[in-house]
Amino acid sequence: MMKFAFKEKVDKLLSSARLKRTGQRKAILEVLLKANSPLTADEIVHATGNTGPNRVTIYRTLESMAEAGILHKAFIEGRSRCYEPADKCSENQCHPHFVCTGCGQTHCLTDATVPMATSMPAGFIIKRQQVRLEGLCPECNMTENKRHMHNDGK
Amino acid sequence: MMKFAFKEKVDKLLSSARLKRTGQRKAILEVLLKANSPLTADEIVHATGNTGPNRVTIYRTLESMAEAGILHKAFIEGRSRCYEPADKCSENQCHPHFVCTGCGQTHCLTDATVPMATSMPAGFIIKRQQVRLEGLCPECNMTENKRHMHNDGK
DNA sequence: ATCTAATTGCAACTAAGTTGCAACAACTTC
DNA sequence: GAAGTTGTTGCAACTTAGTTGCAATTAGAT
Repeated sequence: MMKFAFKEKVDKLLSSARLKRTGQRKAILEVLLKANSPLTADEIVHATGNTGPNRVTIYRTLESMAEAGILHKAFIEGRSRCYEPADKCSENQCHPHFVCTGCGQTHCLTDATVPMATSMPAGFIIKRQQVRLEGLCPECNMTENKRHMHNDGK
Repeated sequence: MMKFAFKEKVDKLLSSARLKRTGQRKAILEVLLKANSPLTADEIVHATGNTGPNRVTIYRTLESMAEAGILHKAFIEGRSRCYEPADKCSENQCHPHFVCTGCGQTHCLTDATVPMATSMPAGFIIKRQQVRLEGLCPECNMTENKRHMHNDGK
């Protein structure tokens, strides 16, 4: 059932961040933990519906959770900011995000490893590194290949 | 003097992008080429002054130049989009951007090398990679060190 | 049970970017 | 080199994303 453990996880995250465990915050965190890619404030507004927290609360909550370190701002192009839970990120590097140029979807590559940058100019101390990858996701890549086979056959 | 060569470079860039060589576009490109970090539309508005192109023109120009490939959108956290010339980027990777957590400044690390990501999940085809680094720039790092020496001395 | 400081929601606001449209200017053609 | 055509520009009005002040509320402390 796992439900119990999940709610507990949400509670633990909030108290570890020294944030009051309000219904609104729990709702927001739950949505983010269940999502499989970073979300914008607006997406959370829709996910929580009209019984959910107010827009402003969502903006403020995301900001305070990011400040407390339990959320990260994802490094993705787009008009609006995206947030995601900070687990699945190592100390010095968030997992890379892959944006498909075919379908536009963002995938969290939690298993991919990217070596840390080396050969920095003198004096620069790197604390964190974020990587954004662009290309074709498995589905779009497959479609591309089929298209080519067709054209070649003619 | 180099001035002549510079103007010529601007012209060449525009015609390579098949964009009309208007005064406005030249002004915008010149500002970007002279800058040593990515700029927002607003920064270009100020750099070009009130004799410069209209805000809307700047937004549109940045977008069309990015589409044509002579500018890149830089992936930096912040409310507004940043653009920079596409030279100093290799085919499959823009140079990394370093954001100092001390002073907030962004530095283009045109000389730093970051290895391309490896060990991707099956099926993902990477075309480009962008890296954002966070840490302390040489100046801020120096200040930090001095502060520590003081505290340790007590 | 009471208290207090953090949190929330509302309304009004700022910042960043977009769109429709008429005037204009760069490049083409004659 | 004048005339035409199509891309470009500026204005005004608008949308989208996020912020702020403030009064009402509530989680957690006492």
